[in-house]
Amino acid sequence: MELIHFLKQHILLSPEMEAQVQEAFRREELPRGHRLLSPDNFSQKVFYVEKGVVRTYYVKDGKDITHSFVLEGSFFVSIESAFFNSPSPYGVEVLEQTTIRTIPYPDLERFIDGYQALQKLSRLVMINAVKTFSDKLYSIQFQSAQERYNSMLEKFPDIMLRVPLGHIASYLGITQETLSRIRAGKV
Amino acid sequence: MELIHFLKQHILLSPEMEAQVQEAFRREELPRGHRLLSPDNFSQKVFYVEKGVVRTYYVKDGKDITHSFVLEGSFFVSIESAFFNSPSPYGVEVLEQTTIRTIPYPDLERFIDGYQALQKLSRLVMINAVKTFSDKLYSIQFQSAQERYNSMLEKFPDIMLRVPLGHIASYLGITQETLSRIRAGKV
DNA sequence: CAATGCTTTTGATCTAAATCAAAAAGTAAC
DNA sequence: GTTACTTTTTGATTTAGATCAAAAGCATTG
Repeated sequence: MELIHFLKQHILLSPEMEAQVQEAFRREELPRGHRLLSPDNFSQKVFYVEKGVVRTYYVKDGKDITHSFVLEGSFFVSIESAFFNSPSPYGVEVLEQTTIRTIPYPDLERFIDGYQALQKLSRLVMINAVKTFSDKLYSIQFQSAQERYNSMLEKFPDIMLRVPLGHIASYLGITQETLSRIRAGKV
Repeated sequence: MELIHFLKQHILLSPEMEAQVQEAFRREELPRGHRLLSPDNFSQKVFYVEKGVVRTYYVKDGKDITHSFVLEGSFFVSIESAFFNSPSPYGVEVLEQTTIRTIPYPDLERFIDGYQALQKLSRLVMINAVKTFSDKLYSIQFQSAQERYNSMLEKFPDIMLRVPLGHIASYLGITQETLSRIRAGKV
């Protein structure tokens, strides 16, 4: 979903504000496999995915572990870097031909401060981020591999078809072999 | 830390604003063991802990599992209820004699909307909430029981001394027995 | 200081999922 | 088609941590 369209769903956008948004958020077309950020980055950029999917990942003991999937219509930011000025362990990889919009966080903050409506929207986006983390934490801490797989199938059926098995497995916190067995019903 | 003191650390507070805050946030003194919210609540209240500790917990298969500790100087809100109007599975229990301040979320939101400075502060609080979840998710997903115990010792040494072992164990996502063994170095 | 009721530790056994290794199935390129 | 390469599945074995059960510590109260 186009950024402007997303914004209009939530707030009233004046023509000059719309122009400012279009100007401030740079648009980029990226091919599958492109690395937007590498692990241990220091990026202050805020990303909005207009089309496609990207994943954030972490490297632990030489293994690549998916931390989150960011689907079209959502924002992503390197929390550690943008908000806390420290390095972020998470890299970002494009999984399909993807269109993103980017803006440096300081610019975005100044932007938000200028508009009452944007403040409410930014609160909404943050609330959703908190909810997403809270839900995922719940699923990792309280659910078995099987249960996690089932609820992911239910909540994000499309992701399951769009990305390789290995990424889904590490996202669920299990190995690819275990996921394969769960799918085959051999558990 | 008193709420007003906390606010003054971050923003400039006019006398009338201070009066409004004192008025809007009700103060409550609660004894150890008091249940602030029960699991499956529908509370829209926002809590600020001035003194003491509370924990949020979840009941799964008859077992009580600690979801988070809220120390003095931080906020807590039932995300599901306040933000999404749905029941929240998390209960809240007071672990020590505690002083809290509460305000209904809708009131707080109206309050925030009225003051530029509060908007920035609320963003800050939300950012911290996201970071907290993100860190805990990381620790549960990528660290062993031993590693999780070590980093908790490092990050929240005081909590370890203030709350019963069982709560810490379930917070770390392990059993009390395992935690006991880790502490004894028998792993 | 018993007696009662917690909390923590210790021990023995079990299990979900990881690891290691290799086969099978897909996909693309020639 | 054959070859090369990637992704997924299957099988055997290991392991971190859970579960079950009981003992040991520690407070509190009469």
